Amino acid sequence: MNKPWLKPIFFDTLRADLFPLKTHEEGVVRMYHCGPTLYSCPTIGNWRSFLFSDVLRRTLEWGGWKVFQAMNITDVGHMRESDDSSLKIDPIQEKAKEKGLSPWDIVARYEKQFFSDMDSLNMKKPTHMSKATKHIDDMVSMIRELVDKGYAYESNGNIYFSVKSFKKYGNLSKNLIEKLDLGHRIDINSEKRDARDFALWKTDPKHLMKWDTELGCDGFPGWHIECSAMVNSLFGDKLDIHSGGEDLVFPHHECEIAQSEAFSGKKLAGHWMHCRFLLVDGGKMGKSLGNAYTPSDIYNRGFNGSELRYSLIRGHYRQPLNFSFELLKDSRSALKRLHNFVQDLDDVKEANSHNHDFVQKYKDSFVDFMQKDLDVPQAIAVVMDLVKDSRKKGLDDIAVSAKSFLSEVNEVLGIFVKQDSSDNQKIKEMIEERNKARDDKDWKKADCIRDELLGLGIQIKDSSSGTTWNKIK
RNA sequence: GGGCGCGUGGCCAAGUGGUUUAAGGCGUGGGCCUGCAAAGCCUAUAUUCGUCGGUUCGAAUCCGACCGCGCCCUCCA
Repeated sequence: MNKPWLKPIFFDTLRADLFPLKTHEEGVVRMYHCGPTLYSCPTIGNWRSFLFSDVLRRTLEWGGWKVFQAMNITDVGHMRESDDSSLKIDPIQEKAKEKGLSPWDIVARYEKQFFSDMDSLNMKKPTHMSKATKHIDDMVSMIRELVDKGYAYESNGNIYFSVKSFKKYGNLSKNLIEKLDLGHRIDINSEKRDARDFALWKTDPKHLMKWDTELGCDGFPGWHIECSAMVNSLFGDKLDIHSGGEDLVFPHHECEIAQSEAFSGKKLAGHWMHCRFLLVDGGKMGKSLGNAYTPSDIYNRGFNGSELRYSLIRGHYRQPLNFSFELLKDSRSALKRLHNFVQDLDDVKEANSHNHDFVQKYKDSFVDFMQKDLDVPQAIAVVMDLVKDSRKKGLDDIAVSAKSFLSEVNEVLGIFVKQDSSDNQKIKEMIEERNKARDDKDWKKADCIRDELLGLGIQIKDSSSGTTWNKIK
């Protein structure tokens, strides 16, 4: 049996308070995070939520938990409003028509980009990733049973979940079911028994992605059922943490709870965690506003994945985070400071004594902050304190233990870039040449070499004990 | 119209009743170091937490109103 040392306390959206993490199996966490719908490149806002899941997973693994992290890729059924709000469209299908490709090609194309972005952001690949269309059978059998149990009904070829049949509907989002129909949008779909019922299965011969199943011909699933089916097929009724962006609380997660719990009679998830939105320049991010950046957009402006990652995880996940290019520059400087520190630790020649006590207190507070609802900003502050205080104290005594602490920090936050040592020899030679020039007081030549190195992304520092360098790109 | 949440220095961002007369990062001013830089160090930088009231011995932290911002109010609207 696994005995994790980290005892996390997380905020649970459903119970609206902090609770110690309790899982179905001691030392094992099964978590599911709602992934992207791949009709375009996920924006940095989407990435904030994916990286939240990544930090959560890394934290738990670091803390000794065995983690199963699942993430779906939606490739069917996620309908959204058209740009003029006049009708519901399937964005993947629209994109396919626009590009003259099949929906499968569209998904494959964006999937490739998605994984490449995941890599550039140093996000660990979830242990389980799957596309909705791989689980059609699971969805069909779940829907069948919901109909049999009386929670769902068929109408005109479509199958809807009857919201009134599930008493707890609205608990997660705190929406009062009686008030839902008082909103601006009033559903006048007459084939539904209740305007608030949601679709589990649709029939449409014109839909490009469709299946012949025991539910009928030319059908495709509703959006919410995919997550319920995937969770059920992967974890049965043992899901511990279900997470996603705050926009998914309602209707998506509310509907998942209804379906899954009506189906199994058990709680869908022990903890519900939602991360807040990413704002841009203090306001909403949106495609029509021209500020819905993708990672590529950021990289094209000269920033790297590490800088973007740091920017997206540095705020508390339950607090809106304000993104801007200013923030990226800020992150770049902070990261540089951290890199310089790590470099200086590496440069300590004879790190003979291991002063663990000094580092231990920083580690303890780092643990406390991560443990208490993933307080990344506080945890980062602790690391910065360590940097500052170590500098004052002198690096010799603490180098070994500080290095090991920082590598743990990196396990959790994933913010340090690995240094590539391929052309060290050439750099060494250039530095030697420059030092010769300095001895000859040939400042012009020395500065020229320094600029050349800088052009290669090498920053050098002179000190009484010699010249050291590190990569800044 | 309804539900949920937020508003802290030039910027980002912790803190949610008394060890905080508000962490940490970035930026900026001054100093040290340096051939000059870079890096690093020292130092300065919110009597104040959207606004106005209230509760309390005591509030950024609780309550009310107002202002501003964000998410949601469902599938062929």
